[in-house]
Order: sequence, then C-alpha cells, then structure tokens
Amino acid sequence: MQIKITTWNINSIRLRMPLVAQFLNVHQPDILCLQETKCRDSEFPGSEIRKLGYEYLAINGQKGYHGVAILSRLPLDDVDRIAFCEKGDARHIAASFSVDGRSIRLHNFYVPAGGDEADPVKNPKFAHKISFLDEMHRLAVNEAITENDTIMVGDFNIAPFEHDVWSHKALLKVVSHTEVETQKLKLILSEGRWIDTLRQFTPLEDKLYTWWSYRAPDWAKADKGRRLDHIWTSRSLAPHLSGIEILRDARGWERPSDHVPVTLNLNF
DNA sequence: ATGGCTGATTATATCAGA
Repeated sequence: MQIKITTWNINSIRLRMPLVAQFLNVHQPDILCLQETKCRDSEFPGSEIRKLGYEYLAINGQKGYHGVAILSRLPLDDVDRIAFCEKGDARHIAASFSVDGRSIRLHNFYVPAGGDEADPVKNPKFAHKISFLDEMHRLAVNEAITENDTIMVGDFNIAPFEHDVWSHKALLKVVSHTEVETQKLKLILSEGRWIDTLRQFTPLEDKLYTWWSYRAPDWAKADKGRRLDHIWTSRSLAPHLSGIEILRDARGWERPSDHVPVTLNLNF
C-alpha cells in the first residue's frame, strides 16, 4: 500500500483553511503536518477538517504565533509535545501511526526563524535557534529514535546545502544559510543517519526550494527561493521511499502561504 | 532589490516572520 505524508507551513490555519481543504481534496495525503497555525487549540478548525475525512487530529497551538498540528486519516497514538528551550512555545508535536503492521513515529517541528543578525550574543532570537538545534540534536541522534521507524518533518528554517538557496554566495551571511546553522543541521543528519528524502530524490547540484519571500514583486520570475522545509526518515524506511513532490504551484494560489506543501510517498 | 510584504493583536502601530 502507498502512504503520502505532507508537511506545509500554512502561516495561519484560520486564514488559509480554504487552501488546506483544496489541497486535501485534490492531493489526498494520508497525513498532513502543519506549522505556523497561529491559533489556540480551541480556535483550530477541527470539525471542518474532520468533515474532509481527516478524523485524527493532534494539535499544539498558542495564541498568535507558532503552532503545529498533525491531520490524519490513519489513527494516531501516543501524542507528545516537547517544550524545547523551556519557552512555552508550541513548536513540536509527535504521534505514532501504523502501516503494514509496523508502528511509525512522526515528529513535526517548527524551528525558530532566528531573527536578522547571525550573532547569538547580539541577537537573542539567533541564540534561541542555536539552543533549539542543540536540543533537537540530542533528540535526533538518540538510538531509541534512529533505530526505529521514524519520520521527522517540518519547517526547519535552514537551507543546508549550496543549491538549497538561489545564491549560495549571497546568502552565506543571511540567517537560514549561515555556516553555523547548516553545519549543525548536517551534523544531526549524519550522526542520526537520517535520510534527507528531498535530496534522496533530487541531485545535490539541482536547485530545490520550498519557500519564496512575500516581498518579491514577482516571486516566480525572481525565483529567489530557499529549501526550508524538510522530510527526513530513519534508515529502516529506505526500502519504502517511492518519491517526493514539491507543490510549487501552491505559491501562486490566491493569498498563499510563503511555503508550499512538500510530500513524501512511501510504499509498503 | 534580503526586505520592497503578510499576518496577528483586545490593533489604527507594533511585533514577528526569514
């Protein structure tokens, strides 16, 4: 059987619920992981989502900022929310689902953006991002996670490789592509023996973006994108990976998010 | 031309995003 898992930074679930409904109806993922839902759990449009066939919801929201959620057609168990950096931010949610008789653990992250200046002394937001990555490292190299069927998705807010940004040279000092961030993310990737599935299916020398700034007058023409959204899997899932899709078209929808849906297909 | 825009907030300016 085939399973589709999508991650999408929605930048307000309440504002963009019509786009979510359109996406679910057309693309029919089994699981949709959202970031930047920007609302309390009590304000989350759960009944509308259930009517679309996504009966199982795991949400971790807060007022106005951040917020993550997992929408699923498959039953979800063992929901967990890790409070990274003890800030009270809603930036993580995990749940397990079953497919082909095996239990798969799914972690959904919203890594801090990190502010403007890539200096943890001058910029507390960048210090927070670094601390978050250090805590994420401890979690993601733990054998209890890496030696089991696990998927980590989300808006990691880091474009780790040269062709994950429109210009490597122009962005080396821009938060999301600085050396300290890309090295930390690559270390998690290698020490945890994760598979970076978007790059598994796209050569490193090909440009790959999932986000385009709102500020470009013509985002498609300028095409100054970055790959900030990720889907990583444990080694154990390697034989089951069948493809990825980045829905670039979604950036051109009416009142779009600045991120587009990113999907992994698995076969069991 | 990496902020030129966008979204949330008990708002009519400020913060955050990246």
